[in-house]
Amino acid sequence: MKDYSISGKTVERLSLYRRILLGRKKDGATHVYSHELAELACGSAVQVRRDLMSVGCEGHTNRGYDVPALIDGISRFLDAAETQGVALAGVGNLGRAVLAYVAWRQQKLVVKAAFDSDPAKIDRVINGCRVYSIDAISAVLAREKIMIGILAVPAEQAQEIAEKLISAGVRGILNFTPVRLQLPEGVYVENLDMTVSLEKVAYFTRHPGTADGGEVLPEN
Amino acid sequence: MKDYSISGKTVERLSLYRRILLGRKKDGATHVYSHELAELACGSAVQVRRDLMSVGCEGHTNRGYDVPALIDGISRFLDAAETQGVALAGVGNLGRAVLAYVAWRQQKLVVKAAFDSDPAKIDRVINGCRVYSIDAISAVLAREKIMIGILAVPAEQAQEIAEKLISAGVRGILNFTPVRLQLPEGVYVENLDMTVSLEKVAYFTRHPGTADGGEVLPEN
DNA sequence: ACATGTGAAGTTATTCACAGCC
DNA sequence: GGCTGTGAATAACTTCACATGT
Repeated sequence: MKDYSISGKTVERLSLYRRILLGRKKDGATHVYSHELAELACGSAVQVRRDLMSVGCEGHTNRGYDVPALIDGISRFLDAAETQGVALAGVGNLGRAVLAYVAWRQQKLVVKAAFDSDPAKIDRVINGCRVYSIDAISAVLAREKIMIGILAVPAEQAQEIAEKLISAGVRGILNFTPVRLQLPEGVYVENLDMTVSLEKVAYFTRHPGTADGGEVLPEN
Repeated sequence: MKDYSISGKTVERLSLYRRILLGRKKDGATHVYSHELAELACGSAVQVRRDLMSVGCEGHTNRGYDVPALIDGISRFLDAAETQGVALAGVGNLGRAVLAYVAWRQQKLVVKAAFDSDPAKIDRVINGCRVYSIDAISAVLAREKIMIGILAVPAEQAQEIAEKLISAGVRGILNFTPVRLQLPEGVYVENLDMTVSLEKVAYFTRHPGTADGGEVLPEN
């Protein structure tokens, strides 16, 4: 399999395409055109074709792409062979929101353990996920072979808990906190910073026309 | 003031710089070098200098940048003259997490009203923010002159509620739902899609080295 | 006629390299 | 020597234009 240098943006779009395609499939669609998928994903048709090409998916001239085959092709590229376990650190409102997202229930990613420092939460089961004490992190992550962490703790604890995740074996973190983590090289970090995003929205709402986003659909 | 075409990425970084600078200021720092700020922001020093230049901030040779002046310069660029009101749609776990986060920083952005369809939540006050019925959206947004919305409702309602926000006067949306909204041109939408981001983390955790992120600090 | 696939061109973003300054 | 500011070079990403297939 050739996964030679796929950009982060392409990975994001592929994930989005797949989710859209799963919806289309449920609606009974058997084929999609690149321009249809583009519209649903708020992108351009050429972009869709390039992304799909980059993972080896082919369409039929004049008939578009076969939906189940596409889902399969994207999944073969995005997913690991076996399901990957994920650990959640922080079971506050945000953490519970993460657990409530059933979207990835049937996916290859499963949140297998949650951690919190509040004794009242420990040993509870929320959305099918058990909450452990932070102290148990190394043991649980080793047992479940977890390499992916979601960081949803208060900002003050972010760096400390991130380090605990790393030393427990985590190699990739989805960081919901506004802190920019200082971690050893080789650890992948994706920041979902709502304060930055909100300020961006505020800025481009006040300065329309200068935005990069904002719903534009070039054609071809 | 020349705010001629600042890219979205620069706006994001400026927001981040400011937050970091506020922290440094609280720690008593009076000056920062571009390379210090770069390290804290996980970026490069040249990038920092270019970003700051683009909003007209100047540093002093050999002494770096004056912290309060920098904060001021960035704020003059990012912030509106008066505080901007924000409306939150959806007071589930995610919505409450948003209220908790944003209350934490008393910026020029204030969540002035929240909306939910659950009667049990209506008229409650959470983190200083009152919850209204969805039916009151037009009246409340007009009264508070709100143009920015945060969408944190279940996926099934996302499109519908987004349209209600728009027709109530909102021109920019921070979208936490996994739905790609189909909205009229001129409305700015920023997607914070945790499912996509988690799959991205999973992918690049499994394929290290091909990532764009992952803590690298080139120098100069 | 209309859709895919793709080299080439265009556009945007980042980094290099160095001038100027203290 | 070490820092800022910036033209020039590079890299990354997107779109154009069109060849090809049915």
